[in-house]
Amino acid sequence: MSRKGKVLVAMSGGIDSTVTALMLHNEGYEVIGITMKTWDYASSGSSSKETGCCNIDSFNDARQAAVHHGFPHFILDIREEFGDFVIENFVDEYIAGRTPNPCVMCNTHIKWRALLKRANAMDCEFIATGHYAKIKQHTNDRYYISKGLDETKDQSYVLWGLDQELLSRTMLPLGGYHKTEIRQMAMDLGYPELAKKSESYEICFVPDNDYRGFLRNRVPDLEERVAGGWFVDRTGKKLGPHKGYPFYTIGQRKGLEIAMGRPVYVTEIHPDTNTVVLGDESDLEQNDMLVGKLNMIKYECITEGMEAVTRIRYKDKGTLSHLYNAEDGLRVRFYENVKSIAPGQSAVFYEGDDVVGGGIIRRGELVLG
RNA sequence: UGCCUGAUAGUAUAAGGGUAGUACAACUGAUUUUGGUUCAGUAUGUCUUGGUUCGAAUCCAGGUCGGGCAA
Repeated sequence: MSRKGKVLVAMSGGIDSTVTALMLHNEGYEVIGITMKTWDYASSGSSSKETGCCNIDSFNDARQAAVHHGFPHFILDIREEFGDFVIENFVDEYIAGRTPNPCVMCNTHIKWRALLKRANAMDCEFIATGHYAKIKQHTNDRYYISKGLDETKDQSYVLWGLDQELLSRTMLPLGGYHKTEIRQMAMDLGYPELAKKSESYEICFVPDNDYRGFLRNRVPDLEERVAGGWFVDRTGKKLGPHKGYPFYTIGQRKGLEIAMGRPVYVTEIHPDTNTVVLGDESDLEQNDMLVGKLNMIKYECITEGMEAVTRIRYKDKGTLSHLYNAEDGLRVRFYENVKSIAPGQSAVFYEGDDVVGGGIIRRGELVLG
């Protein structure tokens, strides 16, 4: 029936994944749409917003598009795996005093795995998503992620964790387009309402954007456990009471509810003593960090001292750095200081537009000289 | 107890007779598939009572509360 092959397309119901599915369908692929239910939204507070990569609220839109264009569409319930892994990891990380990125964890450990399993079960050669990134194949035969053409929408950062098996089976058709073109395609395809939807944001399982409240609900005794902690300065002097170390993140300025007469930022989080260190903006600057839980993409391993542009957060423009092998991971030395290195966030290394690999930041430090 | 001194937004500080400003905090919005950052915008105050004055945060008197010195 299909000349080009069978593709399982992850459809959230948003503009990007819908256009992805229709684009592949029109190109002659045999498309099967699939919407993943990751979280029970009814139990997590009301939200009519478009909330991220995985909002079941929009699933009707996905189904409608599939029906209109004559390809099948399924729902895949991954709430159990998602909850067991992504949400538990999210909570554990905050309790450990780190700052997790659940979207990355979901992509690398849950979403793609679930997709591939279904793809295999349904004889699909490929899986596809609406991410703004490209997948290429190197002359060394390895598959790798590269930045999307639309630099302002590039999502390569959140895909660093995909392994070779997943990459070899994945298609990202939007990687060669600008968002404005996708909007136009949505209009042309007869989905003007999709083109008007606002961009997704927020953690998908925290629709009201209150991760602190989410933590409180998930860990009922958390507030008592972390009550009575202090904001301190670099020398250990008490500055004022805080609400508990898990409710803060490195680099945070707003929400501290402490007036110092000048802006102050969270520079360190100490779960053992339940203290949160506050300092000036300059105290956030570091030029060295350790990264663990690596996944190398473009090359099997790094060459000692290789140069790469390292991003330490989503939408970070990246900073030139050298990479060195280190125990259980690698060390990144930046050419210039970067601000707010937050343990738990992803570090992604780029060579030009290509993702060399990535990992989870273990800790940052300032190395003088 | 006597003398001196202070009281301005949530916090810290300006305005020394002409209708209250700044910083930080807070709130709202923009940006964003994480947290955060950044940017834009908004609101809030003269301890209390009386007096002088066209006009009082500002001058005068009493009160309340805080600080210092004396004892």
